[in-house]
Amino acid sequence: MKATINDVAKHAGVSIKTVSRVMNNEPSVRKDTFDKVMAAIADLQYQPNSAARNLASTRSYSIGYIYDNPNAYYIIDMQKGLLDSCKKHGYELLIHPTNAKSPGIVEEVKELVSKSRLAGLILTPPFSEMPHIAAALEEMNVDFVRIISGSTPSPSINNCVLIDDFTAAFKITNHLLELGHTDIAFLCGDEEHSSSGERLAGFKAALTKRGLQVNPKFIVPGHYSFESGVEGAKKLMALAKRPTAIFACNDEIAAGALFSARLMNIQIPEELSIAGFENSPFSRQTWPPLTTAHQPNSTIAAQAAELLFKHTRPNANKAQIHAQPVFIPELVVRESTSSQPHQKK
Amino acid sequence: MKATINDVAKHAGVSIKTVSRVMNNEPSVRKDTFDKVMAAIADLQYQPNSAARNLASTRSYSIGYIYDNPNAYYIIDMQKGLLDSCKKHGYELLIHPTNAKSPGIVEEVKELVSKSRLAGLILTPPFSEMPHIAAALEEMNVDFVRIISGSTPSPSINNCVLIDDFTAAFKITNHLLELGHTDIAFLCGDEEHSSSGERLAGFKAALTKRGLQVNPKFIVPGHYSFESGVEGAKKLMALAKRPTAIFACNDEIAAGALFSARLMNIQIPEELSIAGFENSPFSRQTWPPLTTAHQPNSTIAAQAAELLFKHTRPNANKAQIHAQPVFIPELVVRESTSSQPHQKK
DNA sequence: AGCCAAGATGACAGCGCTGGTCAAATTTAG
DNA sequence: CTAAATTTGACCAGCGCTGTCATCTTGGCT
Repeated sequence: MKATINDVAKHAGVSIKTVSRVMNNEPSVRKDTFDKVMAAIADLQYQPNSAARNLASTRSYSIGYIYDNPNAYYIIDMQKGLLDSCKKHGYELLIHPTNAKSPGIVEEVKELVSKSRLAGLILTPPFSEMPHIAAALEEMNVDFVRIISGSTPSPSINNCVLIDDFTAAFKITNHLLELGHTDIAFLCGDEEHSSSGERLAGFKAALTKRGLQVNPKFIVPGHYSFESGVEGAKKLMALAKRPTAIFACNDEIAAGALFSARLMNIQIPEELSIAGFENSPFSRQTWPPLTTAHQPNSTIAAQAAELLFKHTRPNANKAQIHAQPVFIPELVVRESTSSQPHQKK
Repeated sequence: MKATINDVAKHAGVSIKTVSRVMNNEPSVRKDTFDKVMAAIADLQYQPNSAARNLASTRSYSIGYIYDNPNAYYIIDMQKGLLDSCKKHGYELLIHPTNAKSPGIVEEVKELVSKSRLAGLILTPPFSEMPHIAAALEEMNVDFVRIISGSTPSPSINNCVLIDDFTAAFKITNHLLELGHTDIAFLCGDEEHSSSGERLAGFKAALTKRGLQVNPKFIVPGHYSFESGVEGAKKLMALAKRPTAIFACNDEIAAGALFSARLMNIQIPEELSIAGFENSPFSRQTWPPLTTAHQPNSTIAAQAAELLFKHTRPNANKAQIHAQPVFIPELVVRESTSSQPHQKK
């Protein structure tokens, strides 16, 4: 019922070892042999037994995904993308939710890698931004790919997938500017997350490019949470000079701001435009739905996994891997933003 | 560095075979030998190499979790609980998100089980309520545990974890009744989910017990979605005789109802009480926060896994497993409910 | 044609564990 | 104290695959 490597070898008229070579795309297999084997694999629908591979080989066929992110939607999307890519390459995915702030976190990661004999790791914020984690992994000689905020690929680094928060934030801000807004406020996320800083930078850059001053009162520090949005909007609306639009660092904050505004009886978007970031399901469940920036999380995850597999592949020449994909979240316009306040000031 | 079964055997002063016997809890190992081995295992922090076990043994040491639930928070919690339990027993967890409505779903599940050589499966709604899935698994002789809505354990079934939606709904309704409400409406979830039916039944039972009539106009069919809550509340508030309280089948619906009410300028909870169900993070991000019923999803998941392991354990006598835990979600009172409308009608 | 190096392929051992068989050691019962 | 039952160990094969190394081809060159 289940085809083994032996069956494939017989079917293709080659030795087991040759099939193995093909499976691991080792060099020195002639083209026609390769094709023969591939055909046999397809014929028999052969899938290598990962247990046997793990056992026999020093390397492993599972990768790990470590996360600690309160945003469940994000995690689920990531998992989906990783799983797709894993399935394609015959890898297994081990998920490992944990607490990034735990003091023994580095040890925990090390132990996970060694106990589960992982081939590599996928890191998302905040893990992807923790230098001691990266250092520990490098020391252990374990491959990993980090998904981080950034726009400019560095030639010396080949294990990152970049999300261009700067440009996306620039676009959102531009959208608001084009609607005629000039007094735009920004609700920050957690300082520790570089995404917040990048988005703020993009926001400022867009204003500056239009020749507008950045009003420091319009930049409100905060966290990636609903409550933070509620508070932030309250502060902004208490100002003598109110902004006419708010750009929140993510959808949760935006949802908080939205709710806060409604409590203060401020019509959205007639009196105040609000934009978020992430395009989480959240952004469709507010009313009005949020203008936001869409991050294709599954796709990003899949790419990250592909990149990891390039590294872990036995004959990978790591120096040759230059890919460092950059994703730019797309502007999604919904009803929470509209042109300049309709009413007179 | 990594302890093998051999090291444990030496350390305990017994043979490899005996350690193996202990690991697989085979019978005919004397108590003190057992303890000695267990001590050695603890000393060396021995973790069996699952690859080797999988390979050598006909059985397997991974379980699968199949899901298709738009509720990311729920999935994340479930995963957490399952992982905890798996770690404890040296199992691996394979997650498999998929589409329950896909026509080839039974085949897909079968293939997953055979390709990944799963020891068992955990099923949550909607999979746990699909008879053809259960039938297929039984036919394949694969163990599985279902998490379903129900309050009365059946002696003939030993692979279910029950969630007593009926009683929890009864409690929530009672809470509203005790606040003095008599005109209480119910916003249903999807008909296909038995949880919705159970909760409705609990709601009706509570009313009936108080000698109150169930007003059919106050029972609004719908779906487990924010939008459904918005619509449902709108309908209810358009009635000549409005309810003074709404019990929504889950937090998302409740959030929708809440928002709808606010749009209609109805003060919550002064003019209208709203209760949800689930205690998802969602229920804390609305304003006011929702009264709801808390489901300890992680705990439920962990228990389900424990139950599964009892079945898959090599020498398990399945007939002897009677456990069929019942969880009753706990009432959580927050600000969205209060006593009878403060103002005159 | 003849020779050689590089390239392609195969034979074989062994990864860490389980399952089986059987015999030896130990305990328990009578 | 002996027979029977129970517990333990020694030993072997083998799960499906990979790593090593030896062997066989191939093609380039004189």
